[in-house]
Amino acid sequence: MSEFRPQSDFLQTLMARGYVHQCSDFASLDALAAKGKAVAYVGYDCTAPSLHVGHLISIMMLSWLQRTGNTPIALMGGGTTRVGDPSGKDETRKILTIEQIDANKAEIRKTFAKFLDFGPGKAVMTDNAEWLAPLNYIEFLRDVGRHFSVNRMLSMDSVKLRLERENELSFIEFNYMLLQSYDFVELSRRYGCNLQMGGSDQWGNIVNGIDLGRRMGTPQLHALTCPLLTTASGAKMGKTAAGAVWLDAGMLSAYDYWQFWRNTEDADVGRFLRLFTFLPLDEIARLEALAGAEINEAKKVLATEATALMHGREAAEAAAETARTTFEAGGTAADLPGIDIPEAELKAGLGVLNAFVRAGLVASNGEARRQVQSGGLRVNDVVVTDIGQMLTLADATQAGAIKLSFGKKKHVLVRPA
RNA sequence: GGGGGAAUGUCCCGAGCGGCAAAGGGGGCGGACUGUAAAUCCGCUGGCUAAGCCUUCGUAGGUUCGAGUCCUACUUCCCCCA
Repeated sequence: MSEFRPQSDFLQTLMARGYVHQCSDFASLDALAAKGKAVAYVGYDCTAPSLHVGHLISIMMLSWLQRTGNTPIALMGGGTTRVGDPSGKDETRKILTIEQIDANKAEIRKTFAKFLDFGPGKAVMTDNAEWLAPLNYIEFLRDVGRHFSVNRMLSMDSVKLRLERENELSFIEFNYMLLQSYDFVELSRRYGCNLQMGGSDQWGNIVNGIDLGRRMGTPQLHALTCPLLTTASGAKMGKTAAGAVWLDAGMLSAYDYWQFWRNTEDADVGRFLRLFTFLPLDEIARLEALAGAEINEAKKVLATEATALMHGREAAEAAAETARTTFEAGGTAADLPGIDIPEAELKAGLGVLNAFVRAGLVASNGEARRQVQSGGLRVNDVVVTDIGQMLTLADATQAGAIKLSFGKKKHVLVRPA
């Protein structure tokens, strides 16, 4: 891969920015992309009502594909989600109902509109339920199933892992790779799709699709995978204490999203800027070179740029400003997350522990007590030392709210209502 | 069909002579140090109207003053034999 010198803007960009892990045929794909003839798809499960940061890298790849004059296809796994991809999973997936899948799908679609132009002749969005749901079992076995060797399927990593660990692998999951392979062929026929991209864990499934295409007479298909992202200290990307880092604003606010990027480890800043922003490489090189505390500037740029892509420039600037007043000026930004508490309740006095629970900062009264002991709770920036402390209207600052803080980073405003 | 094992704190792994809110990790959270970073160190990591009470060890019963621990049945998984 290192010796290959791509001619196409598409591959040049992807390689320079660190998106490329493996490719089935660099030269052939490069030729297609140089002519603007690359049509690539990435498939997305509909297992949750929002995609998370882990999906972002492949969305960026689709976007670069479009920016370099080629055609991206976002494939909703409306059909395959009914089956469940066993790759990288220790356990059988929960089977979702069709209603849940459809609801998730509708939410996920919205995300793509922010990264891709779906205008006429531009990007395509489709759903594999369209062709998978009406499949006839016997026909499918005859047309597709006969091209698959069980011997080979058993040697695939996704299957082998489960067998070695003696974990259950149900037949329905075993069929997943047939369906994904068939998707590739179907997309080739319908849209002239000739490339499938995905995380490196998808390599096996993608290559199977290429083989199936050859046997079923499609033009040559290609595979391009990106590295699976971990942070420099080895943690999985996009998982935090609170769970996944969701892309959808309804699941995770723009402010929290900005904070996620702001808290990037030093060692990851350059890599993330290349992968998750569209900033030019020389600009990134300059930011990445910042040393010591200066690197924080680079993190702010990363946070604002990444947030702008997902939530819009305005929301990103607002998040940056909120963070600035909160962290750097030591003030209280008015648009921190907040909750309303009836004025009458505050008049009567609200216990601090209860207030933190209501604000969603801690899970229970007990946790609040423990946090008081380790000095983790603050009211209007004053450390709480007495678990019996009562909050009243008199605690509201001139801004008219009481600021509750959990740790150094999480703040909620309590507003009398 | 026969024989043998296993299921533990609803994040994961995992110890547990009949006195157990249950060892130890990992992960996570808070604190200190910093730069909203990493590394390091300290603390926390069932619930409550909190020196007390309540709910937890696959499910349902039983023995016992007392059961994660013993007995019975059931469920699920694994291994060996057919």
